[in-house]
Amino acid sequence: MLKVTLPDGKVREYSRRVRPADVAADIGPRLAKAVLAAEVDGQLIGANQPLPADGEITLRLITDKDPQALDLLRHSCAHIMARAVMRLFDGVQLAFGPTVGDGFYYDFQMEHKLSEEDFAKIEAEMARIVKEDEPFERVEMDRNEAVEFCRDLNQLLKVEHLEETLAGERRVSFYRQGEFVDLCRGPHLPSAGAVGAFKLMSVAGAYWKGDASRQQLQRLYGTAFFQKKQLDEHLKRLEEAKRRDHRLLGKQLELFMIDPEVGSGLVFWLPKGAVVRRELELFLYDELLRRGYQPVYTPVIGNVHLYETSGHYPYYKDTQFPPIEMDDGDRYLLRPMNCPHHVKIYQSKPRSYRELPLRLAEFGQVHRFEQSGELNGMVRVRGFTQDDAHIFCAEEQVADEFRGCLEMTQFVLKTLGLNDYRVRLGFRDPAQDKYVGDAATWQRAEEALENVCRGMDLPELHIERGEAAFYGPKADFIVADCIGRQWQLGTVQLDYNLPGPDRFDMEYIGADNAPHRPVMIHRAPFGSFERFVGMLIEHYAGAFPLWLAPEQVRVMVVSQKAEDYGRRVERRLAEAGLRAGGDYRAEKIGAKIRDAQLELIPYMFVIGGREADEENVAVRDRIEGDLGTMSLEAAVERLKKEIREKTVRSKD
RNA sequence: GCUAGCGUAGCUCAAUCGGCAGAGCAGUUGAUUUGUAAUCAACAGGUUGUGGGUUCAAGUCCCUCCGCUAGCUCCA
Repeated sequence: MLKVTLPDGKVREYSRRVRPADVAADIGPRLAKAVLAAEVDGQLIGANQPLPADGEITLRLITDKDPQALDLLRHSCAHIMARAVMRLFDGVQLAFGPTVGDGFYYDFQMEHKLSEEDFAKIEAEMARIVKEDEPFERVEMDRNEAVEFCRDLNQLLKVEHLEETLAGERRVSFYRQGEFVDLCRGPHLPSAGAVGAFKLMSVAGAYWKGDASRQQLQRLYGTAFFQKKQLDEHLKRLEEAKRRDHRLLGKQLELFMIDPEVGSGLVFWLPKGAVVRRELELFLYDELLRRGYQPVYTPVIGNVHLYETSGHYPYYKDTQFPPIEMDDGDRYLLRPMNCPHHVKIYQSKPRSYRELPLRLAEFGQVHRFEQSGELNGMVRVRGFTQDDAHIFCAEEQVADEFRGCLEMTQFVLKTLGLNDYRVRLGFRDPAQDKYVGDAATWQRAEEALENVCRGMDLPELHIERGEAAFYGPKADFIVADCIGRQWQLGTVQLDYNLPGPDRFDMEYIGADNAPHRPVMIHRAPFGSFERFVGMLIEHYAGAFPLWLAPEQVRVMVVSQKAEDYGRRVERRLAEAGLRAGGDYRAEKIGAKIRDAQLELIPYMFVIGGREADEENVAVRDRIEGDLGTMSLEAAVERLKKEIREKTVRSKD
């Protein structure tokens, strides 16, 4: 006798052996048709997998309304795609085919080089499979038997997987659909027909088991939905992301450039982009001073020896510009981070406990030789400027200091209208050996960090093992922009190791007149100006809030007769500290407005004979349109207020 | 770095089977003097990313290098 408890609390009892599909059929014919899978005591199984013969279970039937259903659909669609590829090409070896973020992929090893030209053919074959609507049939067998089975199918990657990763399993499952069989944990849709809409997205290389030393496979990406309409919406979102691409907007709006002759990944801030950056720098600077930081400036290169001491050089040798070798044998490294220089300032004289916490801040330019394939506009570059600071404090000050750093980051994000973020605690993965320092120190640091964070009401705080820096645990802010894409930006890192005896061997004299070791905190609310501004361009779709806008107001004259008054208005705006431009071309006013709108200039002051007579301006807002006529002084005040308050406004 | 794709005017793109490199926007000049998202006209703009090869003939086909894009690996 099986007792099944449904989510509404109702209980059903069965003396015969049933499947979730049977339970659904009991409840009603509509549900019987709609059921795709089930959650049994929290575990996902297929609709046609048998339930236990007796005992008590809770059962939740899954239909296309459930969030998990989409993953199920996409996983099945990955099988459908693999089946189509195997029908079309010879000698296909299957690797893995999971779901990811907004779709799925399948990795293949095969002779034929897949390209986008093959997509139509593959999609047509997939459509045929979906139409045939054959069931996904689960087949279980012993692992040993499975090895032979895969060998017979000539699926050697699967054989390897069974013999290595799955060596500990006794039984494994396959899913069969017509002539197609694939080693797979499942579950799957009852049959292929539920796949309403799908599309192949791209083809790329991927390493077998994610290991760059192993062979490279061909990865085919696709996405799928229950309905065509949902697929169309998804494609529209991708278009929207493309429209916001900071590389295109950066070029269009003349914010930054990269010149291949100068070097890949080296950013030029053009005058308009430089305004955005400078405003952000001033904003941070103010905030740093308010919070007791002391700005410093340090060299952008340093003796390699320094980075050997810090441990950075050996750890990151491959991703640094190689050292500059001098005739006398000295070797200098383009600095890949700022901390060693700040440590040197700390060590430039004996320190007393009275000086702590010592907070040294620098917008420090650093260089890292990222692999060419990693470079991406402003968000992944080889030279960038961190909004960096290092806090040297006594152990008992760590909690307060760390909290202060997190609060500053929260304040900065809030000011910019970035309200959707989560905090990830990156801890050490004890199984890896890429860390410096002993286990006890790490434990102490991780506990201190976690305690601070738990006491702070940080959104979606979660721990990830293996995400720590090599010298200590950290808290990263992962920010979602207005269309939901996630960016890892600000970071606060706790460091008991660099000050330690094996590294810089730092100390201060305590109240007890004995030497003590300080603790270091590394922190950067933006991360880097390049990456942060790249993200901001996409977040705002190039339309910056007034306080950041390169050109805040454009004065435009209805006819050239009003030019004199227009230029007076422009001068008055400049006097008031506003960034104003003027348009005195022999164009119609409509054309000037259009150009200013396309340049995303927040305000337009339209000026003709009527305004000139009364010292007025007709104000047009980029978002709201015509705001009517007001006195020049009232308009100036209105803009100054918006700047002072750093108001973030958007069209949507 | 690896796999695949792409590279034509400042920008967006065209050029059939290998057969005279072209358009719109931007720019310059001239006309027009305009009231809330494009006034009209003329002019100018190119070693088709680089170097080589095949061919009577290469933007187009082949090879090399450079760069870009997507993904993989990496990210102090």
